Amino acid sequence: MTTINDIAKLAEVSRTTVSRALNNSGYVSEDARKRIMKIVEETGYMPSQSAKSLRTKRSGVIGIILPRLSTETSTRVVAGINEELAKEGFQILLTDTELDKQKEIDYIRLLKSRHVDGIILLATNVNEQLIKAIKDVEIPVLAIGQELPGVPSLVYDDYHAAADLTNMIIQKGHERVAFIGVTKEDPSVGGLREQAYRDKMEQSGLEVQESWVGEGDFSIESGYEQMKSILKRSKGNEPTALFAVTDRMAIGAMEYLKEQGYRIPEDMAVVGIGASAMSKYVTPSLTTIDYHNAEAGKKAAHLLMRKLKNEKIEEKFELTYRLISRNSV
Amino acid sequence: MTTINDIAKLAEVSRTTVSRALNNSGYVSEDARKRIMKIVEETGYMPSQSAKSLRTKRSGVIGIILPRLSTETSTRVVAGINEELAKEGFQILLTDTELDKQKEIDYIRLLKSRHVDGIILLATNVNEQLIKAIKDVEIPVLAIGQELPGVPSLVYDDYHAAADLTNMIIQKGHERVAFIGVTKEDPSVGGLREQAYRDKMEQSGLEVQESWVGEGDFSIESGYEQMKSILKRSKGNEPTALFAVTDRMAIGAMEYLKEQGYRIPEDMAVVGIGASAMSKYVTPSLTTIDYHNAEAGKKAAHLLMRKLKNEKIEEKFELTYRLISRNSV
DNA sequence: ATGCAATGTGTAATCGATTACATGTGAAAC
DNA sequence: GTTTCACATGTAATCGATTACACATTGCAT
Repeated sequence: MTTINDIAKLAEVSRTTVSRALNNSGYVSEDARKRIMKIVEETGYMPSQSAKSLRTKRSGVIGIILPRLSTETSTRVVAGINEELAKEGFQILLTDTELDKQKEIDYIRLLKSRHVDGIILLATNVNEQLIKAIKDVEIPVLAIGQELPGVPSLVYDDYHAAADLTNMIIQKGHERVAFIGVTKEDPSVGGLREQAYRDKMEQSGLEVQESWVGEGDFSIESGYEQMKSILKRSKGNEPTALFAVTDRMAIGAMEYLKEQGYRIPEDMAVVGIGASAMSKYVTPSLTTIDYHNAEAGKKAAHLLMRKLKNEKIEEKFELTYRLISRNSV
Repeated sequence: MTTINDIAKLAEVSRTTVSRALNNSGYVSEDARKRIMKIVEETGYMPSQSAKSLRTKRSGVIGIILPRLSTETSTRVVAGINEELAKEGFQILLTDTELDKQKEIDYIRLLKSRHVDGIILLATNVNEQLIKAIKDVEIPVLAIGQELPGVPSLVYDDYHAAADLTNMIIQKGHERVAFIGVTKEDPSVGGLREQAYRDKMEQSGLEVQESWVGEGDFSIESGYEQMKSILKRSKGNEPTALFAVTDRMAIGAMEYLKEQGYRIPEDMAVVGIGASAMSKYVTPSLTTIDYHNAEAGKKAAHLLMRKLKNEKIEEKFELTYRLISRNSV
């Protein structure tokens, strides 16, 4: 392993000068600079980031905490973050909480010990300890997907997106709309989306039968199962449309409906949220909402970079969404 | 930021003893240990990884280099790697080459400067400089998906998987089988899979018309376009089946076929490779090959961990695959 | 001729950990 | 009563960079 001292010796200067040449700080003569660069080229020398960050307290690494690595949403956000960070020469340190609340907190501390310059948190649940942990680390943290008090947050406009979808279903003439949600511990996906559904139904003078409402766990299978039990529960009083809060659950539900011989959308209209790649290629293609996840990631990275440069950034950003009308409604 | 010195002072011992207590090395009295642990708890102290790894030359971080972050294959592999590494307390430093050969090499060097303990490379192309770069870094590197000379590699059995698929199509009675591949710069996906297709066609006494063969770029759109031009080129001599080397291209092709009123599989059978989530939910569901990507990731992580413990590991591992017969054939 | 600013380089402290080595106990072995 | 050894702790060097400070040289304005 070649170090800065080796380079200094070979170029016949002190390591101070080498450091200056490499970082473009202070004065270095053209002559010395050339000699140093030549040696650096030849040896393939790369400064030790550990030494560097021990001294400078910055690492060029951003930590990302996400709930599940293998979901399309996460991946797209990470891809967006990466694209933006790569421009500034930053790398990503990934951690996956597997939906475990405690890990969410542990990883914040762990990332700090690894001297990351900032943290982007794809939050799922919101609780006191999490907020406290974020306060304690003293490094910039940015949340995506949930609004965390006191933490700059990028949030999807879950309420209006879900409201738009519900209204759209109602406008198509449906009066009996079923709903598959997720746990309320996830305030955005579980809370806001259901609230919007219930509000819009009520505002249109429509009643929500509790037998039409199910709770899944984000998986395709849970969509399938929930659809099954909704239909079972509501015999003689069946809904004519389904609003599932994620594409995956919507697709699971469609699968069950197709098995049972329902025609979509004639017998049952279906909508989801997320604009998953799949949504475009299932039959019929699924009406859904595009949250522009990659854009969100880019925006998050960009904001974090600004924060690292000590620029003031706002506390809350609402992201845009787009309703994609396809053939399932 | 609390350091080991702060802890030492508070616990009224030297920092040596603190270090020993935390790392379970050397002798520490029960009394001192308790005092130290108590302070550590109270302060939430975490050792600086930069200092630690500067001194010990290990970081508890594994670097991953992948061609595209936003593909299902990559994500599954990374999820598998992460699952296994998390058990040992390792983190993942992610880099994305965006299919750029130079970046593949740059990142190897960069990861070294970040003191990663090992590198897992999801390789796409194979070339001299890459091999040389790997030799030069002196840290354990493990490749997935391509066989790199001199580098422990986990490889999918592309040849036999593609051979099985081709045979299966032929057994169903098809004699005119079209093919959508990718660039040969990717020896596994572009080279082996096509070779197997051509070999098996020949061994069955079937001729491959070059008008039936197209080259896409992994994207759904390219599958669509290639299918279009294959049909255009082979008017009057149309194939009755298509073998696309990835699910995404197969799905793109299906999309075009459906638009044109082809019935699948009656007018045209279609197969892909990859067992993407989508493949199960398109209509008709797609016959494909499951490469057990998450397993591959776990295995890779496991092997790398063994290598870090200086155990001998074999040079080459063949991964298993499974043909999933569905309704598109 | 003198002073001052700009330029160029080096010395040595520093970041926060680990660890080789030295030192000091008390108890058991001879 | 000395030797030996296991246990416990501390001193100080070390990892590889950055950077405050000091010093030397040069050119230019006064």
